[in-house]
Amino acid sequence: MKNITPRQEEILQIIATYIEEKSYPPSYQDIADRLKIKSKYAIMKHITALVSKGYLEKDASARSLRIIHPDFIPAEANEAQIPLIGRVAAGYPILAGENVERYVPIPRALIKAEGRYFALKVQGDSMIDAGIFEDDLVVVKSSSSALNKEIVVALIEDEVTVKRLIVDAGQPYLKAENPAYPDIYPQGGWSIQGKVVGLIRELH
Amino acid sequence: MKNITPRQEEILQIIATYIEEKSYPPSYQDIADRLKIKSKYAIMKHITALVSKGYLEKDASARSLRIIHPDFIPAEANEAQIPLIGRVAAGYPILAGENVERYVPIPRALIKAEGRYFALKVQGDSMIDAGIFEDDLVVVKSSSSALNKEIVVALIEDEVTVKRLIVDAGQPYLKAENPAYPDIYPQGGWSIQGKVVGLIRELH
DNA sequence: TATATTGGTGCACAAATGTGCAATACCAGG
DNA sequence: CCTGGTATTGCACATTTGTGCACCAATATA
Repeated sequence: MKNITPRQEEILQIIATYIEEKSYPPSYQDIADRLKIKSKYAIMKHITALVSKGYLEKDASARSLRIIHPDFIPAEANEAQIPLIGRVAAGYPILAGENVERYVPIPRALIKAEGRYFALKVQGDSMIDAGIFEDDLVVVKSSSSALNKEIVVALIEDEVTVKRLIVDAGQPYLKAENPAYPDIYPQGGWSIQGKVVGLIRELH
Repeated sequence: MKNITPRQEEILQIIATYIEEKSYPPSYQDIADRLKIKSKYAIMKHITALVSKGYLEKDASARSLRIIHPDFIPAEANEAQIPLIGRVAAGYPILAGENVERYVPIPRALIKAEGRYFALKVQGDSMIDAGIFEDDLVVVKSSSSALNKEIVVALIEDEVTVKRLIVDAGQPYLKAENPAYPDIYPQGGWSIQGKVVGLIRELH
Protein backbone atom coordinates (compact mmCIF):
# COMPACT_ATOMS: atom_id res chain seq x y z
CA MET A 1 0.00 0.00 0.00
CA LYS A 2 1.36 3.34 -1.08
CA ASN A 3 2.56 6.06 1.21
CA ILE A 4 0.37 8.97 2.13
CA THR A 5 1.31 12.52 2.98
CA PRO A 6 1.08 13.80 6.55
CA ARG A 7 -1.91 15.90 5.58
CA GLN A 8 -3.69 12.88 4.18
CA GLU A 9 -2.99 10.92 7.33
CA GLU A 10 -4.41 13.80 9.33
CA ILE A 11 -7.57 13.65 7.26
CA LEU A 12 -7.91 9.90 7.69
CA GLN A 13 -7.64 10.43 11.42
CA ILE A 14 -10.27 13.13 11.37
CA ILE A 15 -12.65 10.89 9.48
CA ALA A 16 -12.13 8.07 11.96
CA THR A 17 -12.63 10.36 14.94
CA TYR A 18 -15.74 11.87 13.41
CA ILE A 19 -17.26 8.45 12.87
CA GLU A 20 -16.46 7.46 16.44
CA GLU A 21 -18.22 10.54 17.72
CA LYS A 22 -21.25 10.62 15.48
CA SER A 23 -21.39 7.08 14.12
CA TYR A 24 -21.84 8.37 10.59
CA PRO A 25 -19.17 9.73 8.25
CA PRO A 26 -18.40 13.45 7.79
CA SER A 27 -19.13 15.58 4.75
CA TYR A 28 -16.24 17.33 3.03
CA GLN A 29 -17.35 20.52 4.72
CA ASP A 30 -17.20 18.87 8.14
CA ILE A 31 -13.64 17.78 7.50
CA ALA A 32 -12.66 21.24 6.26
CA ASP A 33 -14.10 22.75 9.43
CA ARG A 34 -12.02 20.51 11.66
CA LEU A 35 -8.90 21.36 9.69
CA LYS A 36 -9.82 25.03 9.97
CA ILE A 37 -9.56 25.52 6.24
CA LYS A 38 -12.19 26.93 3.95
CA SER A 39 -12.04 24.76 0.87
CA LYS A 40 -14.16 21.72 0.21
CA TYR A 41 -12.21 21.15 -2.96
CA ALA A 42 -8.94 20.73 -1.12
CA ILE A 43 -10.61 18.01 0.94
CA MET A 44 -11.95 16.40 -2.19
CA LYS A 45 -8.51 16.14 -3.70
CA HIS A 46 -7.13 14.53 -0.57
CA ILE A 47 -10.02 12.10 -0.46
CA THR A 48 -9.52 11.23 -4.11
CA ALA A 49 -5.86 10.57 -3.45
CA LEU A 50 -6.69 8.39 -0.44
CA VAL A 51 -9.18 6.40 -2.47
CA SER A 52 -6.76 5.77 -5.29
CA LYS A 53 -4.14 4.71 -2.78
CA GLY A 54 -6.57 2.19 -1.31
CA TYR A 55 -6.97 3.73 2.14
CA LEU A 56 -10.54 4.78 1.64
CA GLU A 57 -13.67 3.93 -0.29
CA LYS A 58 -16.49 6.18 -1.27
CA ASP A 59 -19.75 5.97 -3.16
CA ALA A 60 -21.44 8.67 -5.18
CA SER A 61 -23.78 9.71 -2.40
CA ALA A 62 -23.37 12.10 0.50
CA ARG A 63 -21.35 11.07 3.54
CA SER A 64 -20.43 7.76 1.98
CA LEU A 65 -16.84 7.45 3.20
CA ARG A 66 -15.58 4.11 4.37
CA ILE A 67 -12.11 3.60 5.81
CA ILE A 68 -10.33 0.53 4.47
CA HIS A 69 -6.88 0.69 5.96
CA PRO A 70 -6.76 -1.33 9.20
CA ASP A 71 -4.63 1.21 11.04
CA PHE A 72 -7.31 3.87 10.77
CA ILE A 73 -10.53 1.91 11.17
CA PRO A 74 -12.58 3.80 13.72
CA ALA A 75 -13.18 2.29 17.11
CA GLU A 76 -16.84 1.45 16.99
CA ALA A 77 -19.31 2.10 19.72
CA ASN A 78 -18.86 -1.24 21.45
CA GLU A 79 -15.34 -2.12 20.61
CA ALA A 80 -11.80 -0.81 20.58
CA GLN A 81 -8.95 -1.59 18.25
CA ILE A 82 -5.79 -2.59 20.05
CA PRO A 83 -2.46 -3.68 18.62
CA LEU A 84 -1.68 -7.36 18.50
CA ILE A 85 1.97 -7.81 19.38
CA GLY A 86 3.74 -10.33 17.23
CA ARG A 87 7.39 -11.23 17.39
CA VAL A 88 9.18 -8.75 19.61
CA ALA A 89 12.24 -7.22 18.02
CA ALA A 90 15.19 -7.01 20.38
CA GLY A 91 15.78 -3.58 21.77
CA TYR A 92 12.42 -2.10 20.88
CA PRO A 93 9.78 -1.27 23.48
CA ILE A 94 6.97 -3.78 23.29
CA LEU A 95 4.48 -1.25 21.98
CA ALA A 96 6.76 0.00 19.21
CA GLY A 97 5.19 -0.02 15.78
CA GLU A 98 7.75 -2.57 14.69
CA ASN A 99 6.16 -5.16 16.93
CA VAL A 100 2.57 -4.59 15.92
CA GLU A 101 1.36 -7.47 13.82
CA ARG A 102 -2.11 -6.03 13.25
CA TYR A 103 -4.96 -4.43 15.10
CA VAL A 104 -7.70 -6.54 16.64
CA PRO A 105 -11.16 -5.49 17.79
CA ILE A 106 -11.90 -6.04 21.46
CA PRO A 107 -15.23 -5.56 23.25
CA ARG A 108 -15.13 -2.44 25.35
CA ALA A 109 -16.25 -4.44 28.35
CA LEU A 110 -12.68 -5.65 28.67
CA ILE A 111 -11.04 -2.23 28.70
CA LYS A 112 -12.94 -0.11 31.11
CA ALA A 113 -10.09 1.91 32.58
CA GLU A 114 -8.14 4.57 30.73
CA GLY A 115 -4.72 3.60 29.46
CA ARG A 116 -2.86 1.90 26.66
CA TYR A 117 -3.73 -1.67 25.83
CA PHE A 118 -2.32 -4.38 23.65
CA ALA A 119 -3.06 -7.99 22.82
CA LEU A 120 -0.77 -10.96 22.88
CA LYS A 121 -1.12 -14.51 21.63
CA VAL A 122 -0.18 -16.92 24.39
CA GLN A 123 2.63 -19.36 23.69
CA GLY A 124 3.09 -22.48 25.73
CA ASP A 125 1.07 -24.00 28.52
CA SER A 126 2.78 -22.48 31.53
CA MET A 127 -0.40 -20.81 32.74
CA ILE A 128 -3.00 -23.50 32.29
CA ASP A 129 -3.95 -23.58 35.97
CA ALA A 130 -4.95 -19.95 35.61
CA GLY A 131 -7.14 -20.92 32.68
CA ILE A 132 -4.78 -19.41 30.14
CA PHE A 133 -4.07 -21.80 27.30
CA GLU A 134 -1.83 -21.78 24.29
CA ASP A 135 -3.13 -19.59 21.46
CA ASP A 136 -5.45 -17.70 23.77
CA LEU A 137 -5.44 -13.99 23.16
CA VAL A 138 -4.73 -12.03 26.31
CA VAL A 139 -5.70 -8.39 26.60
CA VAL A 140 -3.07 -6.44 28.47
CA LYS A 141 -3.20 -3.02 30.08
CA SER A 142 0.14 -1.35 29.61
CA SER A 143 1.87 -0.69 32.90
CA SER A 144 5.38 -0.83 34.26
CA SER A 145 4.33 -2.09 37.66
CA ALA A 146 1.86 -4.50 39.13
CA LEU A 147 0.60 -5.77 42.45
CA ASN A 148 1.26 -9.05 44.14
CA LYS A 149 -0.45 -12.03 42.49
CA GLU A 150 -1.50 -10.14 39.41
CA ILE A 151 -0.94 -11.84 36.08
CA VAL A 152 1.56 -9.79 34.13
CA VAL A 153 3.31 -9.64 30.81
CA ALA A 154 7.04 -9.35 31.39
CA LEU A 155 9.99 -8.82 29.13
CA ILE A 156 13.00 -10.90 30.15
CA GLU A 157 16.05 -10.63 27.93
CA ASP A 158 13.90 -9.65 24.97
CA GLU A 159 11.59 -12.59 25.58
CA VAL A 160 7.93 -11.93 26.25
CA THR A 161 6.28 -14.07 28.88
CA VAL A 162 2.98 -14.23 30.74
CA LYS A 163 3.27 -15.16 34.41
CA ARG A 164 1.89 -14.40 37.81
CA LEU A 165 3.88 -11.78 39.70
CA ILE A 166 4.73 -12.63 43.29
CA VAL A 167 5.91 -9.88 45.59
CA ASP A 168 6.42 -11.02 49.13
CA ALA A 169 9.20 -10.57 51.64
CA GLY A 170 12.08 -11.38 49.31
CA GLN A 171 12.87 -10.62 45.74
CA PRO A 172 9.88 -10.38 43.39
CA TYR A 173 9.57 -13.33 41.05
CA LEU A 174 7.39 -14.73 38.33
CA LYS A 175 5.38 -17.84 38.95
CA ALA A 176 4.02 -20.16 36.30
CA GLU A 177 0.55 -21.57 36.88
CA ASN A 178 1.66 -25.04 35.95
CA PRO A 179 3.59 -27.29 38.32
CA ALA A 180 5.78 -28.44 35.47
CA TYR A 181 7.37 -25.01 35.21
CA PRO A 182 9.77 -23.54 37.75
CA ASP A 183 9.46 -20.09 39.23
CA ILE A 184 11.48 -17.47 37.44
CA TYR A 185 13.80 -15.25 39.42
CA PRO A 186 14.87 -12.81 36.76
CA GLN A 187 18.60 -12.23 36.71
CA GLY A 188 19.50 -9.46 34.35
CA GLY A 189 17.37 -6.83 32.73
CA TRP A 190 13.69 -7.47 32.95
CA SER A 191 10.61 -5.36 33.13
CA ILE A 192 6.89 -5.57 33.61
CA GLN A 193 5.07 -4.53 30.47
CA GLY A 194 1.50 -4.74 31.63
CA LYS A 195 -1.24 -6.55 33.47
CA VAL A 196 -3.52 -9.11 31.90
CA VAL A 197 -7.06 -7.76 32.12
CA GLY A 198 -8.89 -10.03 29.74
CA LEU A 199 -8.77 -13.13 27.64
CA ILE A 200 -10.35 -14.26 24.40
CA ARG A 201 -10.27 -17.86 23.29
CA GLU A 202 -11.33 -19.31 20.01
CA LEU A 203 -12.29 -22.99 20.12
CA HIS A 204 -12.24 -24.80 16.84
CA MET B 1 -40.02 2.22 25.64
CA LYS B 2 -43.14 2.65 23.58
CA ASN B 3 -44.44 0.23 21.03
CA ILE B 4 -43.84 0.70 17.36
CA THR B 5 -45.95 -0.33 14.41
CA PRO B 6 -44.91 -3.22 12.16
CA ARG B 7 -44.05 -0.77 9.42
CA GLN B 8 -41.78 1.17 11.73
CA GLU B 9 -40.05 -2.00 12.80
CA GLU B 10 -39.54 -2.83 9.16
CA ILE B 11 -37.90 0.54 8.63
CA LEU B 12 -35.63 0.12 11.64
CA GLN B 13 -34.55 -3.19 10.22
CA ILE B 14 -33.88 -1.67 6.82
CA ILE B 15 -31.74 1.02 8.36
CA ALA B 16 -29.73 -1.53 10.31
CA THR B 17 -29.24 -3.73 7.26
CA TYR B 18 -28.25 -0.77 5.13
CA ILE B 19 -25.62 0.27 7.65
CA GLU B 20 -24.27 -3.26 7.82
CA GLU B 21 -23.92 -3.33 4.04
CA LYS B 22 -22.59 0.14 3.38
CA SER B 23 -21.29 1.17 6.81
CA TYR B 24 -23.04 4.52 6.52
CA PRO B 25 -26.70 5.29 7.09
CA PRO B 26 -29.31 5.52 4.32
CA SER B 27 -31.05 8.64 3.08
CA TYR B 28 -34.83 8.79 3.20
CA GLN B 29 -34.86 8.09 -0.52
CA ASP B 30 -32.75 4.96 -0.02
CA ILE B 31 -35.22 3.65 2.54
CA ALA B 32 -38.17 4.43 0.29
CA ASP B 33 -36.50 2.51 -2.53
CA ARG B 34 -36.08 -0.58 -0.39
CA LEU B 35 -39.70 -0.42 0.68
CA LYS B 36 -40.67 0.06 -2.96
CA ILE B 37 -42.65 3.15 -2.18
CA LYS B 38 -42.25 6.53 -3.80
CA SER B 39 -42.61 8.98 -0.98
CA LYS B 40 -39.75 10.41 1.02
CA TYR B 41 -42.27 12.16 3.17
CA ALA B 42 -43.84 8.91 4.32
CA ILE B 43 -40.38 7.80 5.44
CA MET B 44 -39.85 11.07 7.21
CA LYS B 45 -43.01 10.60 9.23
CA HIS B 46 -41.95 7.14 10.31
CA ILE B 47 -38.50 8.36 11.23
CA THR B 48 -39.96 11.19 13.24
CA ALA B 49 -42.15 8.74 15.08
CA LEU B 50 -39.22 6.44 15.78
CA VAL B 51 -37.17 9.34 17.10
CA SER B 52 -39.90 10.50 19.44
CA LYS B 53 -40.32 6.95 20.67
CA GLY B 54 -36.62 6.77 21.47
CA TYR B 55 -35.62 4.09 18.99
CA LEU B 56 -33.60 6.37 16.79
CA GLU B 57 -31.57 9.55 16.84
CA LYS B 58 -30.91 11.95 14.04
CA ASP B 59 -29.04 15.19 13.47
CA ALA B 60 -29.91 17.96 11.06
CA SER B 61 -27.47 16.80 8.40
CA ALA B 62 -27.81 14.23 5.64
CA ARG B 63 -27.62 10.53 6.45
CA SER B 64 -27.32 11.19 10.14
CA LEU B 65 -29.44 8.35 11.49
CA ARG B 66 -28.29 6.51 14.56
CA ILE B 67 -30.10 3.50 15.99
CA ILE B 68 -30.53 3.59 19.75
CA HIS B 69 -32.62 0.58 20.57
CA PRO B 70 -30.36 -2.38 21.44
CA ASP B 71 -32.46 -4.92 19.54
CA PHE B 72 -31.83 -3.17 16.25
CA ILE B 73 -28.25 -1.99 16.56
CA PRO B 74 -26.50 -3.03 13.36
CA ALA B 75 -23.82 -5.66 13.52
CA GLU B 76 -20.70 -3.68 12.89
CA ALA B 77 -17.92 -4.62 10.56
CA ASN B 78 -15.82 -6.34 13.20
CA GLU B 79 -18.38 -7.46 15.67
CA ALA B 80 -21.73 -9.14 16.03
CA GLN B 81 -24.41 -8.66 18.63
CA ILE B 82 -25.51 -11.89 20.20
CA PRO B 83 -28.04 -12.48 22.96
CA LEU B 84 -26.76 -13.07 26.45
CA ILE B 85 -28.92 -15.74 28.04
CA GLY B 86 -29.82 -15.00 31.64
CA ARG B 87 -32.03 -17.10 33.82
CA VAL B 88 -33.74 -19.74 31.72
CA ALA B 89 -37.49 -19.86 32.20
CA ALA B 90 -38.85 -23.37 32.46
CA GLY B 91 -40.47 -24.60 29.30
CA TYR B 92 -39.09 -21.97 26.97
CA PRO B 93 -36.48 -22.77 24.34
CA ILE B 94 -33.16 -21.34 25.40
CA LEU B 95 -33.14 -18.73 22.65
CA ALA B 96 -36.62 -17.46 23.42
CA GLY B 97 -36.85 -13.72 23.90
CA GLU B 98 -37.88 -14.32 27.50
CA ASN B 99 -34.44 -15.63 28.32
CA VAL B 100 -32.44 -12.85 26.70
CA GLU B 101 -30.88 -10.67 29.32
CA ARG B 102 -29.26 -8.27 26.86
CA TYR B 103 -27.20 -8.25 23.70
CA VAL B 104 -23.43 -8.31 23.88
CA PRO B 105 -20.90 -7.43 21.18
CA ILE B 106 -18.56 -10.21 20.16
CA PRO B 107 -15.58 -10.00 17.82
CA ARG B 108 -16.37 -11.62 14.52
CA ALA B 109 -13.27 -13.75 14.80
CA LEU B 110 -15.23 -15.95 17.19
CA ILE B 111 -18.20 -16.55 14.95
CA LYS B 112 -16.90 -17.41 11.53
CA ALA B 113 -19.50 -19.99 10.50
CA GLU B 114 -23.09 -19.19 9.67
CA GLY B 115 -25.67 -19.95 12.29
CA ARG B 116 -27.34 -18.66 15.43
CA TYR B 117 -25.17 -17.81 18.39
CA PHE B 118 -25.72 -16.89 21.98
CA ALA B 119 -23.63 -16.09 25.02
CA LEU B 120 -23.79 -17.56 28.48
CA LYS B 121 -22.21 -16.59 31.76
CA VAL B 122 -20.53 -19.63 33.30
CA GLN B 123 -21.65 -20.68 36.76
CA GLY B 124 -19.56 -22.93 38.94
CA ASP B 125 -16.11 -24.37 38.48
CA SER B 126 -16.95 -27.69 36.88
CA MET B 127 -14.94 -26.96 33.75
CA ILE B 128 -11.77 -25.43 35.15
CA ASP B 129 -9.52 -28.07 33.62
CA ALA B 130 -10.79 -26.96 30.23
CA GLY B 131 -9.84 -23.40 31.12
CA ILE B 132 -13.43 -22.34 31.65
CA PHE B 133 -13.89 -20.50 34.91
CA GLU B 134 -16.81 -19.10 36.80
CA ASP B 135 -18.13 -15.83 35.34
CA ASP B 136 -16.42 -16.44 32.02
CA LEU B 137 -18.60 -15.63 29.05
CA VAL B 138 -18.87 -18.52 26.64
CA VAL B 139 -19.89 -17.96 23.05
CA VAL B 140 -22.13 -20.75 21.85
CA LYS B 141 -23.14 -21.79 18.36
CA SER B 142 -26.70 -22.99 18.45
CA SER B 143 -27.00 -26.65 17.51
CA SER B 144 -29.00 -29.62 18.61
CA SER B 145 -26.17 -32.07 18.12
CA ALA B 146 -22.46 -32.21 18.70
CA LEU B 147 -19.49 -34.46 18.17
CA ASN B 148 -17.59 -36.53 20.66
CA LYS B 149 -15.45 -34.45 23.05
CA GLU B 150 -16.91 -31.16 22.03
CA ILE B 151 -17.83 -28.75 24.79
CA VAL B 152 -21.53 -28.22 24.72
CA VAL B 153 -24.29 -26.32 26.42
CA ALA B 154 -27.01 -28.71 27.51
CA LEU B 155 -30.40 -28.28 29.01
CA ILE B 156 -31.17 -30.88 31.67
CA GLU B 157 -34.52 -30.54 33.39
CA ASP B 158 -34.63 -26.82 32.67
CA GLU B 159 -31.12 -26.40 34.04
CA VAL B 160 -28.44 -25.01 31.76
CA THR B 161 -25.01 -26.56 32.03
CA VAL B 162 -21.69 -26.45 30.21
CA LYS B 163 -19.93 -29.80 29.91
CA ARG B 164 -17.90 -31.93 27.57
CA LEU B 165 -19.98 -34.35 25.51
CA ILE B 166 -18.70 -37.89 25.39
CA VAL B 167 -20.07 -40.24 22.76
CA ASP B 168 -18.39 -43.63 22.77
CA ALA B 169 -19.70 -47.16 22.68
CA GLY B 170 -22.39 -46.75 25.32
CA GLN B 171 -24.84 -44.04 26.20
CA PRO B 172 -23.67 -40.48 25.54
CA TYR B 173 -22.88 -38.59 28.70
CA LEU B 174 -21.64 -35.25 29.91
CA LYS B 175 -18.26 -34.98 31.53
CA ALA B 176 -17.15 -32.19 33.82
CA GLU B 177 -13.57 -31.02 33.44
CA ASN B 178 -12.99 -31.08 37.14
CA PRO B 179 -12.28 -34.29 39.05
CA ALA B 180 -14.50 -33.09 41.90
CA TYR B 181 -17.57 -33.41 39.70
CA PRO B 182 -19.10 -36.69 38.58
CA ASP B 183 -20.03 -37.52 35.03
CA ILE B 184 -23.64 -36.84 34.20
CA TYR B 185 -25.73 -39.54 32.62
CA PRO B 186 -28.89 -37.64 31.84
CA GLN B 187 -32.02 -39.49 32.87
CA GLY B 188 -35.08 -37.71 31.68
CA GLY B 189 -35.51 -35.01 29.10
CA TRP B 190 -32.34 -33.36 28.10
CA SER B 191 -31.04 -31.72 24.99
CA ILE B 192 -27.95 -30.23 23.49
CA GLN B 193 -28.41 -26.53 22.89
CA GLY B 194 -25.13 -25.66 21.23
CA LYS B 195 -21.39 -25.97 21.03
CA VAL B 196 -19.01 -23.65 22.82
CA VAL B 197 -16.95 -21.92 20.14
CA GLY B 198 -15.36 -19.11 22.11
CA LEU B 199 -14.71 -17.64 25.49
CA ILE B 200 -14.26 -14.17 26.89
CA ARG B 201 -12.90 -13.56 30.34
CA GLU B 202 -12.68 -10.34 32.23
CA LEU B 203 -10.02 -10.24 34.94
CA HIS B 204 -10.45 -7.62 37.62
C1' DT C 1 -71.92 6.63 9.55
C1' DA C 2 -68.40 9.27 11.55
C1' DT C 3 -63.69 9.47 13.25
C1' DA C 4 -59.01 8.53 14.40
C1' DT C 5 -54.79 6.07 13.11
C1' DT C 6 -51.59 4.62 9.98
C1' DG C 7 -49.50 4.75 5.56
C1' DG C 8 -48.83 6.78 0.92
C1' DT C 9 -48.53 10.36 -3.26
C1' DG C 10 -47.07 14.49 -5.66
C1' DC C 11 -45.17 18.74 -5.67
C1' DA C 12 -42.29 22.55 -4.12
C1' DC C 13 -38.33 24.54 -2.04
C1' DA C 14 -34.17 25.62 0.60
C1' DA C 15 -30.06 23.84 2.34
C1' DA C 16 -26.48 20.49 2.23
C1' DT C 17 -23.35 18.19 -0.55
C1' DG C 18 -20.21 16.66 -4.16
C1' DT C 19 -17.89 18.13 -8.29
C1' DG C 20 -15.19 21.07 -11.40
C1' DC C 21 -12.10 24.93 -12.88
C1' DA C 22 -8.68 28.61 -12.61
C1' DA C 23 -5.57 30.75 -9.77
C1' DT C 24 -2.45 31.24 -5.76
C1' DA C 25 0.88 29.88 -2.06
C1' DC C 26 4.42 27.08 -0.07
C1' DC C 27 8.43 24.25 -0.10
C1' DA C 28 12.17 21.11 -1.41
C1' DG C 29 15.43 19.79 -4.99
C1' DG C 30 18.03 20.65 -9.07
C1' DC D 1 16.32 30.85 -10.19
C1' DC D 2 13.17 27.38 -11.87
C1' DT D 3 10.26 23.33 -11.39
C1' DG D 4 7.28 19.93 -9.61
C1' DG D 5 4.58 18.22 -5.86
C1' DT D 6 1.44 19.46 -2.23
C1' DA D 7 -2.01 22.41 -0.24
C1' DT D 8 -5.47 26.02 -0.37
C1' DT D 9 -8.90 29.53 -2.07
C1' DG D 10 -13.05 31.30 -4.33
C1' DC D 11 -16.60 30.68 -7.27
C1' DA D 12 -20.03 28.16 -9.93
C1' DC D 13 -23.19 24.45 -10.65
C1' DA D 14 -25.95 20.16 -10.58
C1' DT D 15 -27.76 16.63 -7.37
C1' DT D 16 -28.96 14.90 -3.27
C1' DT D 17 -31.31 15.45 0.73
C1' DG D 18 -34.44 16.94 4.26
C1' DT D 19 -38.58 19.47 5.12
C1' DG D 20 -43.31 20.99 4.48
C1' DC D 21 -48.02 21.04 2.66
C1' DA D 22 -52.42 19.34 0.78
C1' DC D 23 -54.57 15.38 -0.28
C1' DC D 24 -55.86 10.36 -0.78
C1' DA D 25 -56.52 5.37 0.81
C1' DA D 26 -57.13 1.55 3.96
C1' DT D 27 -58.40 -0.03 8.40
C1' DA D 28 -60.10 -0.21 12.80
C1' DT D 29 -63.22 1.76 16.24
C1' DA D 30 -66.89 4.24 18.39
